[in-house]
Amino acid sequence: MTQPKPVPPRGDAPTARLDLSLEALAARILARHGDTIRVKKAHVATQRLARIVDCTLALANRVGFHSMSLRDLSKETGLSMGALYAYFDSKETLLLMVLGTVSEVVEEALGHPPAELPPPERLRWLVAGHVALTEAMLPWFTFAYMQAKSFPPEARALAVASEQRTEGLIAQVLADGKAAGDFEIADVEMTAALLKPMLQDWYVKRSKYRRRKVSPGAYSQALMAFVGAAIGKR
Amino acid sequence: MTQPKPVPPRGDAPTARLDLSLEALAARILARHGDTIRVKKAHVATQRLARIVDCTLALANRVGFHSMSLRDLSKETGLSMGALYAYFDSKETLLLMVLGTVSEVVEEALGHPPAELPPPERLRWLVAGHVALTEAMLPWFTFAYMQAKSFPPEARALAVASEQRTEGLIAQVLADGKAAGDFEIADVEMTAALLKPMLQDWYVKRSKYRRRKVSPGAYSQALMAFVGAAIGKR
DNA sequence: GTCTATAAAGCGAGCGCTCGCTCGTAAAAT
DNA sequence: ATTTTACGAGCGAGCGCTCGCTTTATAGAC
Repeated sequence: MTQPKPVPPRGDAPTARLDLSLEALAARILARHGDTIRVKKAHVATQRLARIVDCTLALANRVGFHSMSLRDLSKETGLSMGALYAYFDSKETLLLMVLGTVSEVVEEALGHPPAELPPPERLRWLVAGHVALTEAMLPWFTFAYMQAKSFPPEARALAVASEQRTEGLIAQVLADGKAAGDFEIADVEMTAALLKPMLQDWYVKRSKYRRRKVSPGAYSQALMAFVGAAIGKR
Repeated sequence: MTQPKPVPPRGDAPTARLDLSLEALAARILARHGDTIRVKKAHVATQRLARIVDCTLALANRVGFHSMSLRDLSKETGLSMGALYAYFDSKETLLLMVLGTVSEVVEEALGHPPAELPPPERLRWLVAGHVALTEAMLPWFTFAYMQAKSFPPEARALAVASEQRTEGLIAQVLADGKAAGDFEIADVEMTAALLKPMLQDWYVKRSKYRRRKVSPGAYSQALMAFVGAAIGKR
């Protein structure tokens, strides 16, 4: 019943295979942190977790996670202080619930690019997938990016690892394309390093692109055109 | 005496004309916030401000500005709580001292690209200048970038404005180059938007590039090569 | 259906602590 | 002698977190 209802696969898009609804993501959290969550009935826990995380993202993205007090969160969720602490044993655990979900989903969505595609197509798959994923889980990614900088070692490590993973995936495709003669790249690592911040810009400066009325599709298309020209895609 | 000692201009580099030493930057702060600083003797004020800002950047870049307590700062600077409050009237003012200095220096260093240079050279001037400036004032820029996200309206506005300014400068050069037939650019605004995060990556992810032993010069060169290929510089 | 025993979930005042900030006083400089 | 600077204990407020208690949901007996 708390199982994420399967979404019919649409094409090959990395996000189409996954259920990224708030409830499904809350169910993931319950699965990963079930041992520290004191609430026993799964459907209750999932429902409350969804609300807790939703409010956490909203509040933290407005004033910062550190500045968000648990009393604020209590007011926003409608749950008492005591009730909140039935779902996590410390504020840091709440932080890890969000960060863990993000890196888990990143791995599932982008971790295995379709090997049958030629490198140029695979690069497009990766770029479009990254934009689509961060668009679908926008508050999660802005949270992870903004908060992970100055926070406890464990949380920080999680964020850094996830980021390196994506850059590694990009580098792999670039290397394959270079070997196959599809790309002209002097330094694969450096090129991947330059690509990453442009991908991140989509969610880090989301408000800017909203103001300029740039759609997700338009962004990934512009980005691909820019990168394609830079690495001499034929 | 507190006047920044002039540095002999080296070539045309935007940073060469400016004194970016800690003392000179502290003198700027004194000039801008002289009315709220209760210490009267300029040389004392400048000296202490330099120490205060230096420690603030070190502490805040480690644990975040919000998490840095003024007791921490007191211990680190060797000044008492009371003494600290002779140099700023609130923690937010301390924040604005740093952010204000950054945007002031950005404007002076990059605000007037040499019009006599042809657009491709002017773009190189901007890119190299941005990298050199952020390298020279690394802790200031990481501070501004990381802290300005989730902070009081005034501070936030300052950071956003400064960022838009730089992007605008880039867009201007790109537009000039497109008009002159130097560049092939479909959407100037979008291209400038894509360039900015790559420039910022240099200081936002500085530790990554340090680990990979990438020098400032190597970065701006790689970036220019990438961008040059992308916008069809001839 | 109604009653009732037990478990599950929620409540919120209060604990110990740290925060930004103040102010009466001491030390240093002139 | 007077001004300038530095000191640091102390203030009220707000923090993360706890715990004794109440309310709500559930299940078996009749």
